[in-house]
Amino acid sequence: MATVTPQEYVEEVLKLVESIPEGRVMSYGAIADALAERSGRNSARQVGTIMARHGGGVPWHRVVNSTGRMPPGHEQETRQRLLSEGVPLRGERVDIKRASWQPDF
DNA sequence: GGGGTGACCCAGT
DNA sequence: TACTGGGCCACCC
Repeated sequence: MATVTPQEYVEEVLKLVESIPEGRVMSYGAIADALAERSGRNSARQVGTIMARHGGGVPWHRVVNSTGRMPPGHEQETRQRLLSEGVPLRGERVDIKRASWQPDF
C-alpha cells in the first residue's frame, strides 16, 4: 500500500487538479477516488478541506461537487472563470455530465 | 481523549 | 429539484 504522508497527499491532490484540462472539471469525490490507489486514502471531504486550505496555487475553479455546485463564497468568481473556459453550465451550476473529466493512467 | 466543523457523497423521500 | 439522514475523515479547540 502506498501510505503517503499528509503533505504528500496534498501534493498529489494539487498536482492532479493542475492536470485538469481547460474546459473540463472534476468533482471532489472523483479526485479522492482517482488518488485512492496511490495514496491509500479516499475521502471527498478531505479533498474539499485541502482545496479550501491549499488550493490557492491551482485552478481550483475546475473542481466542483458532484451536483455541479460551486464552493460557497466563490460562486460568482468560479462561474466567470468556467464560462470563459468554455465549461458547459446549466444555470448556476456546472453541467457535470458533459464537463466531467478524469485522468487516464 | 472528546466533541464540533466542513469548498463532500449517496440513497431515500 | 429540494431536503434529510448516515457515513466519511482530518483539523481545531
